[in-house]
Amino acid sequence: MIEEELPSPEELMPLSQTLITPRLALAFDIPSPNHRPRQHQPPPPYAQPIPADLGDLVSGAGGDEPPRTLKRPRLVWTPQLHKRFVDAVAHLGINNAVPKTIMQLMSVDGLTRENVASHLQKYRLYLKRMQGLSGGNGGATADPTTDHLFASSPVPPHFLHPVPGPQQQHHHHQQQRIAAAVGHPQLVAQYHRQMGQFGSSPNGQFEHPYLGKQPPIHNQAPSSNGNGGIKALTLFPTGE
DNA sequence: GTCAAAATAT
DNA sequence: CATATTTTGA
Repeated sequence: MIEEELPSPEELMPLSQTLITPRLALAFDIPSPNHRPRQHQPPPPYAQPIPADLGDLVSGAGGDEPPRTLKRPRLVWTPQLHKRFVDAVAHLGINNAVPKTIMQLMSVDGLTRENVASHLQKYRLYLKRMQGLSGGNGGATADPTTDHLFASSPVPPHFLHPVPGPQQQHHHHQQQRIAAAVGHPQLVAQYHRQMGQFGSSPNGQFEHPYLGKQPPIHNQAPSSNGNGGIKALTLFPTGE
């Protein structure tokens, strides 16, 4: 009976720098094609008001090369974020459930295609696993021990079918914008947290203390691609 | 030291 | 874009 998220007035923790867009920082970085194409959103455990000690950072003129010792932490997929991921995929449909689309639909700042792609891969394997286990087997559902994060999110029913039919929708006229006017959710990624007195839900539903709620992705019927006047929704024009 | 999750490479 | 492999975190 619970299917709608509860939009609590609580917001996520204020990030240090809200003025610096990751893109700008990204422009400064990227010395090599394959290094670490990730925006740096450093959640400093220590409040860093940016001391006026830029000394060697900027140096005089010509000093460029940004701090080389800045390594970026890994992405932490919190259940909420995964929920949003599933939500986006569910609303897009298997047909359009591609990393790029998902990423854009999620509108999560700091999230890149690679992140989504990787998670999507795992998600697909999780679904496949569940399918294989459901065949001729009664009772044994997903083990709480396997797929920790995935188990926390309800899997939409329409995920279990590959594709209804090769029906091509040639109605490229109406494009509907969805959840594009949302604010700018920030991605929370920390190095590692030690769940001190947090967590410990006896019923298996573990939760993460961080990451508040993201702007809801309003949407309706998924990919009811049944022929007829079904309106499949398409994504907005190429954004990023 | 092991397993899982994320990143990266193909 | 999907899959496989490697790396990193727990």
